[in-house]
Amino acid sequence: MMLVDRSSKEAFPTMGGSNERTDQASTRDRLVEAARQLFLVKGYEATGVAEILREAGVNSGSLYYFFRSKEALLLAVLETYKRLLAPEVLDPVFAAERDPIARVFGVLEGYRQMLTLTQCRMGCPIGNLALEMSEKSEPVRVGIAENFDGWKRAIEQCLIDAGSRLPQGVNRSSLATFILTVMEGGVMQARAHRSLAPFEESVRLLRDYIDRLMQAAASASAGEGTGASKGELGT
Amino acid sequence: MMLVDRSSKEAFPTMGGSNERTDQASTRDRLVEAARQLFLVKGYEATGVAEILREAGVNSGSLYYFFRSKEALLLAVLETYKRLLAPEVLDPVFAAERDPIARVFGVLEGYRQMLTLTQCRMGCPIGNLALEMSEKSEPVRVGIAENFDGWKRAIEQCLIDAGSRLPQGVNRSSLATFILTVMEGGVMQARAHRSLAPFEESVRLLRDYIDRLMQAAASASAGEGTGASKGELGT
DNA sequence: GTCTATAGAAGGATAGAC
DNA sequence: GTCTATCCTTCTATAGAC
Repeated sequence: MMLVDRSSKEAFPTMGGSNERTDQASTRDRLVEAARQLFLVKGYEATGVAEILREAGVNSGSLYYFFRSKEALLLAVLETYKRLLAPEVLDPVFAAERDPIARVFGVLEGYRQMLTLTQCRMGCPIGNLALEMSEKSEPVRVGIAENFDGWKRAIEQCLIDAGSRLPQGVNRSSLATFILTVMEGGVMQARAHRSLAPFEESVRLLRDYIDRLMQAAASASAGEGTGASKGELGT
Repeated sequence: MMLVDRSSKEAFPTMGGSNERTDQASTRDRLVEAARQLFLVKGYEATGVAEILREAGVNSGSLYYFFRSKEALLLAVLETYKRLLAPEVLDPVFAAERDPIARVFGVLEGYRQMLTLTQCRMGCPIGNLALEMSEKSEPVRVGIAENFDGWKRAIEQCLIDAGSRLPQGVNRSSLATFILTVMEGGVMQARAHRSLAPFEESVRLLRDYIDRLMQAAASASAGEGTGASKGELGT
């Protein structure tokens, strides 16, 4: 969940080189990383270009050499988030959990960790941007939607992998959307209340719902349908 | 859901007065209303004081006569939202629906209407501010949390009114939090995708969950407990 | 690719007359 | 309570040397 960009291959140009610094990422990467951090902590509008420059140790001219505008820098940040979803958010959880349902809740646990580590000050970086920026720039809105899509697809795959443990009539795509909904709504309230409770309660009820779905699927496959799982749901 | 401030009693100072205008609210009210609209559409940081002034037809000096700062104006906006929750959001729904569960979904339907009317550009005004402002000012964060609390309490009362239709073990407060979670998360995704679908899917699955809870309660009261509703949930 | 310097607009807030 | 004028800072972005 740290979302540190480990994929910066330019990060170690030292072997045999004349550069003495061992952790010097490229100028462009430092700009994107500084912007990512600041947009996460303060939001887009409240972050000044000067601040990004200072944090990255870069001069104005260089920023506008790589990026047309502050907004273009935000688009690069959104690309970074898409790229980091698997290595930073999913893979660690999936490596520790093989059960597809446990994986879903493992991902949610990761967000709980971020809330814990930041005293409920930081949640989902995409959620922040979604509400702040969706109406201000169509390319940005699309970048945000793509991030949501990537997250949702990963969860949806878990639900598909759960196979017959979930009722046939439950649309996996809709349930994945629902899980993202619960995550984002829970994070929002946790931040507003500066308390983990709303997030934890929300996840607990989500778990109860999914437990009930799985019970219904088990009952149905045992030939004793309860009548509760008839018909297509969430389509 | 229009959240127009009908409670401005100063709005009609015409009878026998010398003022020719019929819809002239007080200067302070016009400032709060203009700020409310602009913060909703553009967010707090992206809204300039000059813009608020122009929209309200007020001069800079007057704003700072009534409010210490832009942030103080935001606090007044948050107070307005608290005051408008009942007359603008709850009462119209509650007048049309007597069933407490139907009332809950009637409130959610109101948010769907707002998304529809704005082509998914506007959702919950408090949700926007929650993610943008929770870390920037403690008084603002508290004002946001109070707005969430008011909303949650109203929903919780509906759930309490539902009585034994919901299982005993389901904590009404947690379920109310969960409903707010689904509303906010659904609105967020609807705006990011500019599509009603994520909101509608989320509400549909919420309804399925509550249906299953009510079925479990009915089964339990019929003396044929399924084992699914044992124990305290959401505490 | 990086540097300094700065343009030009917009930001929030204040002073002081009326 | 309201007006105009304006202070000072910060903003994004550019110019042009190196």
